[in-house]
Amino acid sequence: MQPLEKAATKGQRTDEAFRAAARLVFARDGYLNAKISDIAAAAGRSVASFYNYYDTKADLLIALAEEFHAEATQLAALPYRAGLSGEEALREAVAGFWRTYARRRGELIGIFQAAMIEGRFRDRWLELRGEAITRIAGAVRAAQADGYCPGADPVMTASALSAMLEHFCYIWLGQGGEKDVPFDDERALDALCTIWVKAVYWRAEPL
Amino acid sequence: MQPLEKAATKGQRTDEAFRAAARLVFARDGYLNAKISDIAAAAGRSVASFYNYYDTKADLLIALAEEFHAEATQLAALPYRAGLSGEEALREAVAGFWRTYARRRGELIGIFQAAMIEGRFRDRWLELRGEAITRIAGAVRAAQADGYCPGADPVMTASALSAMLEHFCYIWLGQGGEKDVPFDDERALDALCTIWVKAVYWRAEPL
Amino acid sequence: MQPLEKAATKGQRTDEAFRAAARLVFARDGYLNAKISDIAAAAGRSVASFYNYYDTKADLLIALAEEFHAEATQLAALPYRAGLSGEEALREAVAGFWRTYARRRGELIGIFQAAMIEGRFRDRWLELRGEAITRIAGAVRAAQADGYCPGADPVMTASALSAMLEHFCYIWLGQGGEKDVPFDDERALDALCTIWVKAVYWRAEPL
Amino acid sequence: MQPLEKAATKGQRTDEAFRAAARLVFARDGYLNAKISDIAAAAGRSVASFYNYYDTKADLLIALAEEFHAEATQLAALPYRAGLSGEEALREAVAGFWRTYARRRGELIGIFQAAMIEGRFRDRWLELRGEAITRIAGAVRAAQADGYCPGADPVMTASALSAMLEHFCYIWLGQGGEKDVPFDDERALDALCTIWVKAVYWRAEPL
DNA sequence: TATGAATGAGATTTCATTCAT
DNA sequence: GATGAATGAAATCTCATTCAT
Repeated sequence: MQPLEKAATKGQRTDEAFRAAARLVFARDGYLNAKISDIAAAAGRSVASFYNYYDTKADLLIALAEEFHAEATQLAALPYRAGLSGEEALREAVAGFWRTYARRRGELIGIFQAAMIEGRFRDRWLELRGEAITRIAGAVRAAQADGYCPGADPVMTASALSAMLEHFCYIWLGQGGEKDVPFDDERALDALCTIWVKAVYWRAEPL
Repeated sequence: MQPLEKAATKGQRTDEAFRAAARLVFARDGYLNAKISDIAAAAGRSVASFYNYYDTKADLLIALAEEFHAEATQLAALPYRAGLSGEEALREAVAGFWRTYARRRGELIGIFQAAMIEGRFRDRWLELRGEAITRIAGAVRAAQADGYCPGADPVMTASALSAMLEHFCYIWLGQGGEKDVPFDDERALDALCTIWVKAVYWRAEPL
Repeated sequence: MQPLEKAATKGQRTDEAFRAAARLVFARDGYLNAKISDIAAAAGRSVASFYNYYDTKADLLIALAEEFHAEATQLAALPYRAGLSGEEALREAVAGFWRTYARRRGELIGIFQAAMIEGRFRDRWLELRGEAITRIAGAVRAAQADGYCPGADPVMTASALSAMLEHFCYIWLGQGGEKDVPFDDERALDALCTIWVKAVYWRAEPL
Repeated sequence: MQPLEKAATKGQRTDEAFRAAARLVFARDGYLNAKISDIAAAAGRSVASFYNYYDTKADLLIALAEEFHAEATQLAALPYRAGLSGEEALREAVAGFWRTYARRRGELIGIFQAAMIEGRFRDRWLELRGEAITRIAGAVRAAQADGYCPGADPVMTASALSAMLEHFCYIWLGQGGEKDVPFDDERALDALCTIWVKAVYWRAEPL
């Protein structure tokens, strides 16, 4: 009876076109090299039209980053809700993150580059990452309650693991990998998970 | 003995001034925000003079990066030559890297930012990092020969550990740390080393 | 009696909204800084709607200026019709002008700024002002017939007095006055009238 | 023996070229219509070169206005120093102002237009004009000490006379005069001076 | 009539790079 | 070697104006 809610207005479709175009261009040229005119061209719109939707390139990236963050966070939480064991859930969560980045290369590259250069964006990203670190640190404490990794500093450990996760994703999924090392999705993800698991689920040496 | 080395020519002194200025400006403003005119101003020379020594900002950074890489490599090798045990040597090597970056914040920031944006620099940096990964992978294989971390992919593991090392250094030494986490050199370095050690020196669970 | 006049059409109400909005925005931001979008926003209408009523910002201002001019002219004529003496009528006429500008700050600012920049508007304003000058010159000649201000060029004198009147109004009523001089409506108006009176009603020195 | 100090550097000559070009373009197109590119073209330099000397068009105008103000002020002071009588000196001072504006039409137009629109410039100009008003008010008080214009408010009177002076100059020297009134330098200046003199040098009516 | 949306056409501004001295 | 000065080539951003609905 009622027209489906989907009927996006013209403006919504244009906005979507700019987002899609930005993901494309960021993935192709990098965030810093991307010009507004490139994004507009990829979106099939005029440069002036861009400014009807975003004030700056950074604003558009922030919108994409929020979307991305929401998805990654949700995906990372799923395995825990599903009641998997700590180690199992961990592997799944890391894998979820990896796959999200793989699917959203534009955001991956945009976020990383912008976080390094644009003060405004960096602040927002530090906040989002702060949430992730808090969650990881919580998981470390939970493991410690079970007798694992005694004495480890949960927050610093979380910071280091998060740094590894992000940068490793950037190198392999964003930048095309290391020199002279063939790309292998499986092995890369497995190495990442194994390090993470071993870094948390170890016990003190028996005396 | 070799007094001649001291007598730096006018040109050498100017070159040195540009390098020092670049380190200062990169640390202060970031590599991407640094203008040639900023570096020249910090060096107390004219912009035109800059071009007598380097063709681009990237060239100057490459020179700095080579210096930096040589120092870090040498420092990382020392503990092994000193005959320390695997784990001990590892901690020392990581600490050496950390301290080198702490002392050379300009290079740290410059290298990281440029590796993300400038194709020319990125290629060179991937080569330098390739060496490090080869070395780390070698250490992993050595550990495997002693029965540690069976089944782990040495190169992927090295890539992930290297990613962690670099990015964690950048966050803490370059960018000022995580949101709402106080800086603590000791704890940061310790967390980093512990993860690394546990990621490599683990044995298969006894059945 | 004429109830029909009241029934403003939709279009008339919209037109009125644009005029009121323009007066507001000109007074607040100045004519040159006023964007069509600002006026439309203040009027609560769309920008596109603006073009149903006026072709340009200048056209809208011209409409306002005609209104303004008619009112000021009428007010200036009143005291003469009322049969006041020359000097008395003069003071009243100047006061009428002053008060009209005070009540219509938007027009004051708009007219002044536009007359300085927009050729199209300037031409129209020169015509309107020409009328005023003709009238003032006539008053000067009348005074001369009574033996006042012998030898004075009526038109040039009228031009100068008119310039004083307008600019003084603009400074005090439009721009907020001189630096470090407190606003005082009474004294300002009095100084203006006195100068005008003395400039016209003087007699040759007795030999 | 020593080379004459005149030998202007290349930069000084370029600066001078920009100033001259600005005066030309302001006089021709008005300040607000003048584009940086017009000024650069008139100066025979590139647009980029402009920015080596001034940050904005307003900055260049301020420089011109200061020059202008200094000259006008000095010229206005001369007749008083020369020991002329009050009325004589007054006519000379006004004439000096008139002639300065006549010679510097670019500044006249630039100053007037900018004072109306650009906040930054307006503030500076209000200051400069404040000086003039203080001086005129002083002259009014001096006249009052001799029994002239009793009861007149010196500052308001000065403000009104200054308004007349400036706007009359703008209309006749900047804008080309009133509609249908032939230009006549002599008569214009004479009307202006006469008004000024009569506005100040009048005595209370004998009872 | 009214309006959401789109855009052409400019103007400002920045900077790496060059060159004459 | 060193530098004051000049500039080409972009990229960003703004707005009046138009048009389809």
